[in-house]
Amino acid sequence: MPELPEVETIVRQLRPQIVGRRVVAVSVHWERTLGGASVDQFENALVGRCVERVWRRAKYFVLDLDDGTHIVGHLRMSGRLYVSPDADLPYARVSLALDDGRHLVFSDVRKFGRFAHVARLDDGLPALGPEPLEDSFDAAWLHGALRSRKRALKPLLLDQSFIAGLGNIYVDESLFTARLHPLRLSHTLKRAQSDELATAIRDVLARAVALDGSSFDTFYRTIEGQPGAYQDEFLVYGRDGKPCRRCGHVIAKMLVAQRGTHLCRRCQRAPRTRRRT
DNA sequence: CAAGACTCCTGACGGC
DNA sequence: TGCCGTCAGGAGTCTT
Repeated sequence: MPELPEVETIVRQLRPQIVGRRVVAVSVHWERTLGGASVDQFENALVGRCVERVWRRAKYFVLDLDDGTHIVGHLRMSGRLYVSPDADLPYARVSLALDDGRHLVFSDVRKFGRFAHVARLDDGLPALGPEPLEDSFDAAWLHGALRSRKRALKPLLLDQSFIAGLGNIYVDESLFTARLHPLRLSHTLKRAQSDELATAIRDVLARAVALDGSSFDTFYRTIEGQPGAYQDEFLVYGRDGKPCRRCGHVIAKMLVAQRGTHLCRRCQRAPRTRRRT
């Protein structure tokens, strides 16, 4: 499932492919992908528009257009982007024909993804927390933010309005790296622990971006069609039943906030006021 | 404010 | 072999 590193990789590769290209036609095979607009509205808004900039915010990709409007997209579980001479790719939901004869294709097996046109960015992006790889995110901020809430770490870190871009994989990896239990309550962290968590989040994400993200199923591939490589460095995600790479203890899997959660119970000690372990 | 339930979707997978 | 129930999961919405 694409998170910050995967979307960042896609955006970086997409940028040189489509910046400067003009949309000459659109085809929509699943209207709900448009996020509420009709096919006619979508077509009228896009045909003739030129892509001026491609960037990322949280797990969203954004295409700025030459009339000041935007395409805001989200890959959710199974979305993929292609730049292809072929408009009809498997599970294609929306395709934009470009002026160089190629097509920007949004494909999405599970149809959870979005590829929407919006007049203003605020119409497409919800309230989002700071970007963990930017300066607005640091240990001091994180510590204050954690202490101002009273939530278990895992659901808090998954909350995009708290921190932008983390998903199930990188939260599990970051918590393990910082030796913090997913159910640990945010306001109980000592400053040193917040520091470790901030460092872990940055290090994990930066390393994953450097390796073009994680591919452990058939879903995520780069624009060039290649898998990422960070899955080879997973410490806990998907490793339940296998030995901890730090201490050898068996990696456990539990349910936290309705999400499969992987951890080492020896490295990540349960909080004293535990619910279920 | 926090947290759980529910919804959207389909392919993969386990059980029989 | 084949059918069927279950699961996975990001994020919005609704309820407790």
